[in-house]
Amino acid sequence: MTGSGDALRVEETTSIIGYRLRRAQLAIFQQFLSTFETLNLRPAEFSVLVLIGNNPGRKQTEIAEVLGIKRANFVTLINRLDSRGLTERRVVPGNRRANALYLTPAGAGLLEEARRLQDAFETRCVEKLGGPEARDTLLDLLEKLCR
Amino acid sequence: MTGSGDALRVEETTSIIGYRLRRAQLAIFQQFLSTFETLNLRPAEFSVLVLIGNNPGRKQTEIAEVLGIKRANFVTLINRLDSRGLTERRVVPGNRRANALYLTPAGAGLLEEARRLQDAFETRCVEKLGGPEARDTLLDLLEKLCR
DNA sequence: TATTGTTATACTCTATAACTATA
DNA sequence: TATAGTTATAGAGTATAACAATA
Repeated sequence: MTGSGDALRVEETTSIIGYRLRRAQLAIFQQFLSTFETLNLRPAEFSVLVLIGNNPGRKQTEIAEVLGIKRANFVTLINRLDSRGLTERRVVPGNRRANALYLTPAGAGLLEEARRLQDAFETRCVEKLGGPEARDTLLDLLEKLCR
Repeated sequence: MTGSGDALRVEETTSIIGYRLRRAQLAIFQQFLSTFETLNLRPAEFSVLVLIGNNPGRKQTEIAEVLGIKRANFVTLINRLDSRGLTERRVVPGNRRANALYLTPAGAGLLEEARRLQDAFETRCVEKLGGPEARDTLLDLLEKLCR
């Protein structure tokens, strides 16, 4: 027996903006994860590939900082991408401290595939929201919350 | 010297719904944390207090499940609230397996204070968004994303 | 002295398996 | 056999301190 089974009062908790935001974010992350499962790419890894693809030759610290990742933690992430042969560290001429990051051909290829999945994923999200205007509204509101 | 300092191309990454959602959620969580710092209450702990306050006498498993917390992890959380004298586990008459959860007077007092902070916090969020209609729009869009 | 990458470490959150006591 | 709570443990994600090499 499972008890009387009365529903719990959750309204007050669930009406909180932060709570709803968190739940939505978790849901989207789950959807993202299952979309990118076949490529074995996590959200942060995808972001890193996109960023390196758009900005080849940048230092680890620069890429990490833009994404809000501590440079100490970025090492593990980029190590994994490197060992999968997706990215490459090259010496910066004139600054032997820094590593310049590049995509390998394999990395560029995987990124292309990932972009296709991402486009489809984004399209599905826009559909769920009710169209491009609704999406713009959402992004605008999210932006405002960050201030 | 800090290098030539050209800006990185981040548009493509930052236009992604999931990415923006994550950033907004992190920002709100940070704001929430600093708001509740004085009470030493984390988001999940606040939710638990609210839920117990609204549903006194419920089992641990019920409270945990509603919040999406595994019952194994809920033990640590409720232990902390218990040891702070905010909540109380009582034996359920007729079911000696279960713990019924209640707020102590201290817990109820802290919750009252927390609600005041929460109300002020929510009001500030609504202001940032541009009014109650904007808030409703945001909650509606977040809801749609979860489907 | 500051920058860059790295290692080590710790803390939170989350997830699973297995145990106990009860039903 | 199922339920409720608990313990132990492991994996992510994130945070800080400290070190080596370089500037």
